Amino acid sequence: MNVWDEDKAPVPQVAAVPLSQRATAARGAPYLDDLNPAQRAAVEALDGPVLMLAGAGTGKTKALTARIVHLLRQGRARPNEILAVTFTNKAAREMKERVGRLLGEVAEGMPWMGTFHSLSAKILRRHAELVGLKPTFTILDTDDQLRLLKQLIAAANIDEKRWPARLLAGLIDGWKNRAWTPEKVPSSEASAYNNRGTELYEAYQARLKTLNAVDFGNLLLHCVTIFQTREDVLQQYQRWFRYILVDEYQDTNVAQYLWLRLLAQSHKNICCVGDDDQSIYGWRGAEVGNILRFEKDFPGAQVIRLEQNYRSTGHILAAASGIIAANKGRLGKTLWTAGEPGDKLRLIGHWDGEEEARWIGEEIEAIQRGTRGHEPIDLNHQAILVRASHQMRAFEDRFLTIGLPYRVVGGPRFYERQEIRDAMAYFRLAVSPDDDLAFERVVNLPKRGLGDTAQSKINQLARAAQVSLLDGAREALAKGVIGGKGASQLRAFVDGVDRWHAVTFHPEYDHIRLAETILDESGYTEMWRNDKTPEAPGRLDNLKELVKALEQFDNLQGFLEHVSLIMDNDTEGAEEKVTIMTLHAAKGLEFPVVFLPGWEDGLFPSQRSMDETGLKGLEEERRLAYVGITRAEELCTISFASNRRVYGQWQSQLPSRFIDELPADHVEVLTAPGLYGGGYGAAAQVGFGSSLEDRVSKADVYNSPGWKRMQENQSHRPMRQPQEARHVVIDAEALSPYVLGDRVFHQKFGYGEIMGIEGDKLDVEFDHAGTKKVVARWVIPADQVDEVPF
DNA sequence: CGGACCCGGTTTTTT
DNA sequence: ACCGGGTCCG
Repeated sequence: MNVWDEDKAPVPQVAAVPLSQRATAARGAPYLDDLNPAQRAAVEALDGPVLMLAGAGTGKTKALTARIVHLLRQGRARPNEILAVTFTNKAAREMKERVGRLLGEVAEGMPWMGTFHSLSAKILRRHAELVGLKPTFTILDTDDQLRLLKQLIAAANIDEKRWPARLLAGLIDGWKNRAWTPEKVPSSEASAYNNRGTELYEAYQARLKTLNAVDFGNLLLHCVTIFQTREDVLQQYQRWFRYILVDEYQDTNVAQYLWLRLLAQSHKNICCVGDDDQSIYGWRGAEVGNILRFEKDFPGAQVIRLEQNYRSTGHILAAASGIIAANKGRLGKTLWTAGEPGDKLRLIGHWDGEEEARWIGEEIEAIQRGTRGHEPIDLNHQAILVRASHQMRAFEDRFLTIGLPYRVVGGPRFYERQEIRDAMAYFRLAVSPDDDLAFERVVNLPKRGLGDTAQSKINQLARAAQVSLLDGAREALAKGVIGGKGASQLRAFVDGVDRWHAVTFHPEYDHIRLAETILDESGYTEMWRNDKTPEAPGRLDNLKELVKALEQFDNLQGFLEHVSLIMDNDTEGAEEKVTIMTLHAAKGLEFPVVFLPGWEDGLFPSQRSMDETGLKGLEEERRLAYVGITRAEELCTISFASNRRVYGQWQSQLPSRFIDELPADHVEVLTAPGLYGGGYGAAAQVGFGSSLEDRVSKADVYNSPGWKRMQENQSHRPMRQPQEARHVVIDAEALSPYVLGDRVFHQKFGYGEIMGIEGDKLDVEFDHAGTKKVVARWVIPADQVDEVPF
């Protein structure tokens, strides 16, 4: 396939454009001028349902923003009559900026551009009473949610050990994703959580209502409930939102789908943008079905495909297309590029994960200097994309050793950090002293001598009197049920909260000063100053940053609302760094140079994914591979290792089945220059002692095109035969060269005796290191120690 | 109340 | 291997 040959590229249909609009364009609307025909069609098809199928790197955000500008310029809607939905705050922010730029400075107004959750919160505040809430409801994050569930589980006399709260939380989230209120959970789910799932779901919802709180799922669920039960309210919004736009439609779950369908039902001016090939969030409730079904849901929908890719070179694009072609049930797109074929995608195997990290580190530095006819590419333009975050460690270790600057994207977000959440709990108490969850979090933080006993007293009193925990604490103090030093400290805490709360009503209330006062008077900053652990200074910095963030808000309330829905993690400096992140986090991003390590069956595709959802899971993994490759603009390198330490145990790994799916014409197989001869030899013999199933799948690998390709590549290359290769011979001669009782030698553990054999793994009782499970390849017969040095 | 020790789980992540 | 949570004991 010659994907970069423009002549063979399918020519998208251009929708008929009314004369009036052509006139506008001709008069020079810059936002229309630099669109390709497909993008332009997507921008100009304003009325009725439109599905914009936008492949990776085809300029979908450009089209989406141009469409918004077009709606405004054409006078179809005022800024506040357009509902534009994204998944992340980052995406919403970017879209606002881009629209603002296109419109020329007028970035304001577009109040209904935001995430599903922030828009739902906005709507829900106006109609809170319809679902039994007050408009001031608080939004709980997953941590609060979990603690609440734990309480309910304990109250229901369930052993949280056997039935973890996480499990229940997952179930409830799943039900909410499907827009099931407790009454609507189908009976097929009745056995969930030891038959008590629905019961606890109901209790949880009731408890949230009492707390005047919602979790993330409830924001959507409550909105859908209101839309479904109150025709008048729904109609009001249907009239208000004349045009609806949705980004990343392939990631919507059922609740979000209903939310959209209800709102779009009357006028059907809904434009959904997405790419079924980039649906990678099925595990958290996203339904690819939503996008696959669009034309059925909205009869007469126009489907516009954006297929010209502006990001990647021809070989990269072709390799990605080759991989994704193995998936069934796609809507189908043919990406093409008018650009250069560029370099073939590179494939390389390594002995183990450390070797892989070492090689990639060197390669990154070489590319940074400029190699093989490439201009130097700086570190900011290079990225390593991994399947699972634990893979990052090998790279961090290596890069620290060689002093290669890197940045890890992901990890806990700013607002999820412990110190931020603690501070927020204090703020929440100041704003609403009845916030019991906040009370529980900080009543003994810093330590105030209020342990379990004291807290359960407070709890009892509060429950008996049907009052908040803060009032329960007052009661406890009045009754003198709290012991000595705890009592005086509790007194100070309660008084503090009262004082802070009072300030929020003061005419000269300055929320920034108040925040500082709270953190000071509570002893919270003091606590971290006295903390000698290495992360304490960072936490104090974060607290400062938190206070600084308050400047952008008028009061604490506004800030709390904002933070409960928003993450801001973009505090990275300008220093040049390689990016390390997960494939999931990389969606929507692009880099000139991309490394995709760890392409090994079980790791990628992830075993768990395949076990849990079978073919569906495998296809999602394949889309993840597609997402990974399509992040690369110029150079994409896939690698795998033959051995990897998994949960502390060495494991033999097989190259990923996705490697065999790469179209050969677009791949160059590299041989690692290191001591290990590239590791293919190693890959060839791993697992010979494993289970029957393993051997069967191994045979498949040997017969696969990808494997043969690599063998060919090997054959005309004089490969160094290092120590490992000799072990290969030993391993290959017999399933296991050892029998019970054999004396062996291990480089790290020394001499020992084999006590058990399980496939290629041996239980060895070492003379000085105790009993360990080791891979046979790592030991040699004790009597050969002198012959085969390590 | 805090520190030492044991046990279990371990993909991906947003709001 | 490593982390978090729970338990036990000083």
